[in-house]
Amino acid sequence: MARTVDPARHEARRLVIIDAALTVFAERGYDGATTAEICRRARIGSGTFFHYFPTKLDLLLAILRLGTDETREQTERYAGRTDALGVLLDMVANGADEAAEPRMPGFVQAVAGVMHLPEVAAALEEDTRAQRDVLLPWVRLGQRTGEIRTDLPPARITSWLYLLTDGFLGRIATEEDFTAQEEKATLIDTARRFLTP
Amino acid sequence: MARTVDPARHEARRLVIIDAALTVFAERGYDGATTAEICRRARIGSGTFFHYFPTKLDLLLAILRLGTDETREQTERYAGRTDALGVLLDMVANGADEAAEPRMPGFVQAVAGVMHLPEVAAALEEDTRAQRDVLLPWVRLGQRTGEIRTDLPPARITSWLYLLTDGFLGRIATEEDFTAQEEKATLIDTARRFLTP
DNA sequence: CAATTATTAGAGCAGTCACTCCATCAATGC
DNA sequence: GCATTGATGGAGTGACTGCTCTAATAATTG
Repeated sequence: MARTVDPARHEARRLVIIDAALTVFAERGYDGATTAEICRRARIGSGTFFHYFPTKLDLLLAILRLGTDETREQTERYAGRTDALGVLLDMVANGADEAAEPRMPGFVQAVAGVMHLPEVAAALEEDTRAQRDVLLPWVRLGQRTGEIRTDLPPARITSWLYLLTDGFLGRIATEEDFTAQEEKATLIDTARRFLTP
Repeated sequence: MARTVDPARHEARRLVIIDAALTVFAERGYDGATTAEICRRARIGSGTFFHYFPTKLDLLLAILRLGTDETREQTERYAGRTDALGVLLDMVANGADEAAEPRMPGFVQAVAGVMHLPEVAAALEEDTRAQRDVLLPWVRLGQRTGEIRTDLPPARITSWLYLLTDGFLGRIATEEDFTAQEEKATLIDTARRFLTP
């Protein structure tokens, strides 16, 4: 046998492609993004592209999975805290900051456009589930301590928090002068209004 | 000259195509919807299709314009009322009812996916503007009477109401058990929490 | 009826794009 | 050094799709 791959190099190259794809997807949507354009931005040939990802769709799914993983890793950051409402609002604030990344809103819209593909729908449901699993314990805690309203079951409260950040991204993508920076405070305030009894 | 067209017949045929397209766009997204499939559903040949709409994109834009017109017509329905908050919440409730139309969420996602096309972006901005123009007078009135918070300028309040109904549609499209029927009450309550001082 | 024009269907075309294939290169183990 | 195998680029391909073209038909007017 010869040459066992350098996994770090492989992973780095993968990330270069993913980064380029994120840009092109955000700019042109999923179908509008040609593999040729992604290759150009990543400075690779199409042969290399398909060496790393079997299909264009697999590349999209890989990006989505990356986001879901990031969501899951969020859990650790809040370990040890006891102020449920504060943690939830911090998480919402975090979402607002992510929305400030210029490619984010466009990418989310692009994904929405191919939600009819079962694989994409499944990936998004997985993301929703991850988000919910991260939020749920804090919602439950807040309901126990009375910080958070109890007229809605915890799972539905998490859905509504997702709704807020998702709608936030949509507005940023559509309205010229609706910016993450300026509206962040209102987002947090709206979340608080929603969460408190 | 011979044969002046029957405009009613023409319009009816147009609407058949639009209706078919709405279904196919909602099911498969914009790019995923082939003109052939739309023709099949509308029971017409492709020649007829392009007789009514010069391009597939024009068909999409026609649908969007129809929605914007409908938004504008809403104005009349609330003439004479003086309870600004009540009117705004009725409008939000109305949005929730529209979200219950099965094709609506999918269609909105489909449109999101092609927002990178300038014509679509323009149409959506036009829709946002129409929505805002309908809401603005009531927000102003409510702020004057003290029913509605005054810490945000009227235009931004309308953006946030749009955000809520838009996020609502997104959740319905993504989450299996997030239904317009069940969540309508929460939407109205959330809008109230947002609007009141 | 004849002339004119809108309407309709659908075969075919031109262009595009995801993906394949192959030749070359680079790195490792023996 | 040489064999082996992964990595890479890019020309080529097959399938698909938006749209055009043509020919036939239906409706209307004088």
